[in-house]
Amino acid sequence: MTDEPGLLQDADAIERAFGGENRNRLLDLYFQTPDREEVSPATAWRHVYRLLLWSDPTTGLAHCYESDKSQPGKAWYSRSLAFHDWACTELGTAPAGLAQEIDWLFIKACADLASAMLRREARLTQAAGKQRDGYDGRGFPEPGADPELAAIIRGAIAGYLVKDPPEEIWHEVTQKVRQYLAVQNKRKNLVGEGFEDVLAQTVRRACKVPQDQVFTRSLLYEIPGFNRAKSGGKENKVDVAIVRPSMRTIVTAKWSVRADREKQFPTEYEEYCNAESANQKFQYVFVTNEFDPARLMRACEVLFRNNLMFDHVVHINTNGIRAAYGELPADGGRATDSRRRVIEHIDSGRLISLERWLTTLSTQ
DNA sequence: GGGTAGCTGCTCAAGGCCAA
DNA sequence: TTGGCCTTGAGCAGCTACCC
Repeated sequence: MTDEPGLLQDADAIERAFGGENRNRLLDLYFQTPDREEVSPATAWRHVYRLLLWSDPTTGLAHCYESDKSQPGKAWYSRSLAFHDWACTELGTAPAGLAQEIDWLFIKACADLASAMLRREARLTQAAGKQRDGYDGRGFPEPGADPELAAIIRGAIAGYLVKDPPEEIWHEVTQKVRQYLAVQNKRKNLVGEGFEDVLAQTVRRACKVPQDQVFTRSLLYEIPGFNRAKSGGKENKVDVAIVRPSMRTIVTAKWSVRADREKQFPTEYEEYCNAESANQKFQYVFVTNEFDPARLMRACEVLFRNNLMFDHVVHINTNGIRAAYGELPADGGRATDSRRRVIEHIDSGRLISLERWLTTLSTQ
């Protein structure tokens, strides 16, 4: 710890390694790194993938679809292979080296988490020692001990061990395995709010939009030209909003979607329409990295009062979708049909890439 | 009485998982 | 393949207990 105010704030942020403050601290660090590729509409998608895309630990491939459906032998394994191949080519890395090229934000946040945990553990271990006073010598389980996991590991490597490691080593190994498994769940925060933060920074930097014109997770009435919602219910927050004299853009950003979550889009849009107070057009844009054809298709085609609800449906890179889907057979049934329709939406300009959307934003 | 730490409950987001 | 529920972990607000 230090007495310098700025560094004190950093230390506070790191205590919540996956929190918003630390995420934005890390993003500034990423973009300010010397020799970092310039952020432009054309390069923005590469920064998004370097920051957020990750390697699925069960397949070793870049994650583009749900893990259970991407296992070897299942339909999405071949698409994951194709997407991995495309991503390696575009990012200029070997297939075995992609995992080290991407996932920057998660890796850095984990490092911050580890340092924060070390500080906490020192404090908690001392407190736990006092709490266990009076139970010594009665065979109470040691905190964190996992004999079952240790037995599995011991069984797998027993033939290679010269002698059995002491209990404290097994304790350390099982703790590390459990931490590794637990930390994967924390990614959910990065592809949730972290995606919004990355998008906001990308818009600011690639389109040269001043910081005070890009909002993240703001209440609707805090955005110029919108009143409080009249529904009387809970106030919704807007993922990202870009407010410029020429156009206001409300962005709903979802790294991936599920059918049940799609239902909130029309409700939120209606709220935005009702709250609009400047009597001027605003754009409603959906930005995603979803690869599921049915979900992408619905986003492109969903109507609100007989008009397309989203002004733009944006994918981080539509060429990645093309690569994953590959060549489509002429008569492949319903599933192939939805993939074909997504490709048609890309061809017609209904589903556009992040590059194209940012280029449009730059000229507005 | 004021300040602070800790607890509880809530909301949100996304992947896992399973049934149709 | 699709739809939808479950799980997990994060932040935040409000409340309470405790300490000075």
